[in-house]
Amino acid sequence: MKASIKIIAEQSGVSKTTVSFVLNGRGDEKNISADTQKRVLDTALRLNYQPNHLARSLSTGRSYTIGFVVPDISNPFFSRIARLVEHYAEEKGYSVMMASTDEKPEKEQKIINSFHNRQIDGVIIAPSSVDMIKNTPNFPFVTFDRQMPNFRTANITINNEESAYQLTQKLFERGCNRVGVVTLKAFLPNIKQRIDGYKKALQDNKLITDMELIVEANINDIRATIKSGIDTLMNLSRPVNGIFFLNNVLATEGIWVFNRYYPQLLDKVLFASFDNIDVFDYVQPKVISALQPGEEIARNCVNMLIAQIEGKNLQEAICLSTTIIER
Amino acid sequence: MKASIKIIAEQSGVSKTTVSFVLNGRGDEKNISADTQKRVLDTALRLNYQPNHLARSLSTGRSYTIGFVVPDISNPFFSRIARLVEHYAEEKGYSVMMASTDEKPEKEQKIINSFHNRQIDGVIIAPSSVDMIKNTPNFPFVTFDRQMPNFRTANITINNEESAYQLTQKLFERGCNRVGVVTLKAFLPNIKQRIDGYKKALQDNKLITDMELIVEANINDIRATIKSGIDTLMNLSRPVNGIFFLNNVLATEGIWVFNRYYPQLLDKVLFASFDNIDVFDYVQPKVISALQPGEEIARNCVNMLIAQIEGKNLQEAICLSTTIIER
DNA sequence: AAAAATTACTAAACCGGTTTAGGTGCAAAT
DNA sequence: ATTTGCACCTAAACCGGTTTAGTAATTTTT
Repeated sequence: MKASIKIIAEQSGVSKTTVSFVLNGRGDEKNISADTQKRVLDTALRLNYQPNHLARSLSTGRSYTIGFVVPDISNPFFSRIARLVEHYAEEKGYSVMMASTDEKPEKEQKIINSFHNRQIDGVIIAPSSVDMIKNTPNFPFVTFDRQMPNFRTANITINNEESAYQLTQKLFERGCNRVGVVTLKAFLPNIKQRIDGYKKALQDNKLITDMELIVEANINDIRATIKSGIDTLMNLSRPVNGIFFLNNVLATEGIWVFNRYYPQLLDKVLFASFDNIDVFDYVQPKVISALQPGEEIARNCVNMLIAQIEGKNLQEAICLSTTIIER
Repeated sequence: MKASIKIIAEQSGVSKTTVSFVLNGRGDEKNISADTQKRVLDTALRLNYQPNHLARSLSTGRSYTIGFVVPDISNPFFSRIARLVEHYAEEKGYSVMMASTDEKPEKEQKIINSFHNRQIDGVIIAPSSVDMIKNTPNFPFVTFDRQMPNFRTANITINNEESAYQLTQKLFERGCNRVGVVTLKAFLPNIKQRIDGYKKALQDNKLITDMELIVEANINDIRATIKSGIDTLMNLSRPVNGIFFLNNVLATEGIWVFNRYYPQLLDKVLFASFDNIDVFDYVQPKVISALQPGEEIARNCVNMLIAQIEGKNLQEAICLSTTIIER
């Protein structure tokens, strides 16, 4: 017989109410005698009572589950954050449901709907759009990695422009005199900010921004588009000797392309990339990277989300700094 | 006013029962007139009705949520499977809760308890122990990546021994004459199988298994233990010129150690490793890897778990093959 | 001694669905 | 003129908890 509060009540000769109070540790507060409390607890133990979380959630309106939604959970940057979010959430008694959007707003919307219907308490998301937030009012959201323009949510980001500036600047300091950038064909504000930082670094080095130095990759056909982008950069009348990649996926593919198609130039160019990942430690070309503070990002996401869930005053936006790692 | 079945019933002048039938598409089957059905559906649409998944789950006993539990979701092998599991689960209408065990049985048990209490329908797990399975009878489990000895569950594994044999064999074919192995200090059957495959390859090359060729790393202090393991292998009276790593984490750390401490030997040794990951494409030393069939693993895990959940006859165990990738 | 407060406990409503076991009324069959 | 069958619909129990608004008995206060 699967133990329920009702069964425990019957077996210890008290009401469901009493059992509920006792099992929730509110026995003293509710003036349940020590005797009765012991009896109830013993029965619960004896029957190996396991509370039904669903039933509790239904009646309290809180599921103690949060969503973690990113473009791709297998992207090392996101899976690292996922792990940390899981950790901080667990500390606060929350479980985590995860899903990948593939950077597709429709899929994102479906996921949010599904999570919302499942009565999840709130969502941490690296958003591809803001539609699902608009379509789901009164639902706690914390966005991270991207900040949507013209739309305010609780948000954790990094100083994209400044970090991009520093990364580009480092390339120049390390001897590059012509620096290209590989960006993504996508309308995301952090991309624009990173490009702005790049441009600013060029300016400060008395270089005009040359549009042929900016090449776009397409997320849906990444290997081929990066190959052709890099070919473009290397076949300029004055080829680049430094390349700035807007994120780890682009950089990883860039490394692949260079090892395969430009092996003779591996030590002639320098890379810079957002997101520090382990492999940058031992690949060629050398990569200067901007390490995002994963722990802080995850911790803040979880804290801000739970604050929102609990209706506390919420901090609107936090901007964190990266650490530039040279190699 | 948040729409519920009750509200819809009132507003369209029928009973909750009727609404429930209609919204579940069982209107015809239950002989609800076309007229009434339309009225109910219109009301639901007008009120933007969103079903409460919790309530449904509570009454049906099915949450349409599955758990995905691995040692570390940020390990690229597991995050790749996670992504695929999510995909196949979604196809079948299931959401996925994820958690990392850190290879700790107590944590594993806590996670399983939490998932079980949350009325999750079943769990896909790369187990660190079998205790939580024994402690949670009548709960659908599918294990993958590891097969626990003396304990039968629905299970997906790969041909560990054969793959390890092939990897080691390749090292010999590619010119290595002394091959060491880096293993993990952990009691997991797949580790033993992989070591067995390695030993078998040595035998077939008329070599006796030399215990000094087998070094152990400790998962909790991986960088230091791998360093000292590799030092051991390189300082033997006859140092190795091939190293077989039991998984991608070990190999990745091994690559790091070599780039840092043995840069002069990068092209003098050859690596072999389980789990093909992208970086193996462009690092030194060269890595021969065993690519696990992620799609098949994930698809089978999901299918077998759902079959179990639905009480269908379940296939007990599936063993898949890896693909050896040379570089 | 009556009123007020405290202790110890509970009935019943509620959360939002599903499902069982019927109940009408009307047409067809006996 | 009953009985049977069917089309159409619903009351009420149920899932397993939480919570409000109480009650009865005892103790304290006035």
